[in-house]
Amino acid sequence: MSKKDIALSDSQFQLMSVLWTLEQASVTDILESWPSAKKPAYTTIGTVLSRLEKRGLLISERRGREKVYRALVQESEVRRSMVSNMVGTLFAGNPQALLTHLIKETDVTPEDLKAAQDLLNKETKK
Amino acid sequence: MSKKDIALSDSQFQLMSVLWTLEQASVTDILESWPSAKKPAYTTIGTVLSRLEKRGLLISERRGREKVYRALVQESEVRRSMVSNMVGTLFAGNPQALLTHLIKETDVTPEDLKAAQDLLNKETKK
DNA sequence: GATTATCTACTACTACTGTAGTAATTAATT
DNA sequence: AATTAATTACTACAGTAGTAGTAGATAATC
Repeated sequence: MSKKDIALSDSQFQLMSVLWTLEQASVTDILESWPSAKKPAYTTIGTVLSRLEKRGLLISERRGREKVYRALVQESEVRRSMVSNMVGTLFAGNPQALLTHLIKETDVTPEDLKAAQDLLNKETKK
Repeated sequence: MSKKDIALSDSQFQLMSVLWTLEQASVTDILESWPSAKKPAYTTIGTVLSRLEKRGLLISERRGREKVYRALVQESEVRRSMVSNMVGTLFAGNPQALLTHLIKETDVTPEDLKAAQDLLNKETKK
């Protein structure tokens, strides 16, 4: 099993993304690896980290005077949870409806579908 | 075009869903058509409606002593916006990645894909 | 050891959401 | 017209999130 309902806000997800990449990071590390130009304040990162830790989504370990954080949930888990939640509310729990939506509204091409099908075959076979 | 970023919370979406179905409804109407057993308080619905109106997502019209509400955004618009936003943050803006996710993590079957493909062909043809 | 630089903890404040109560308004009924 | 019932407007309050400042702790350097 694992955590049930892991909903992250955009900023929280962004922070977690950095953490997933670094596997292990202090506030400074995170700030250095921040993907976009507009970096948040040092303390902002600290605050968000504390809150996520309080929620049990990561842990910290003291190392000298700084703290090193590590994620306790994987990106895949979060994605699964959030997509599943969205399918639940927006598509009446029917993932197929989301599939249809993707085809109609986004630029998913026939080739993408073909590739997906191949992937599915491989998955099924093994 | 239309509204850009329409993010609705679960409860807001649930309320809007009723409105989309009824097309036009008073608080009482909404309460009567509430889908789940656990109905919110009359005033709760009123509050949420006011807030949504303030955001420009619906309008109200006085009719006698009650107000009748009507949605100003369509369900499809909201879905498009929210899925697109999720693809942006969770799948690096790549809808194909979401497709792959659906296949790996949910119960999208080969038949579903086939059906989707047919649909896509029809869409492309016309 | 004293000074300085670096971190974290704590506090703050705004905005939004979930949820609903109370007051005020307005219409229906007697 | 007075009373009652229905409906909305306003207020409230807790919880989460975004954002960051300040104070206090801690370690590095002179």
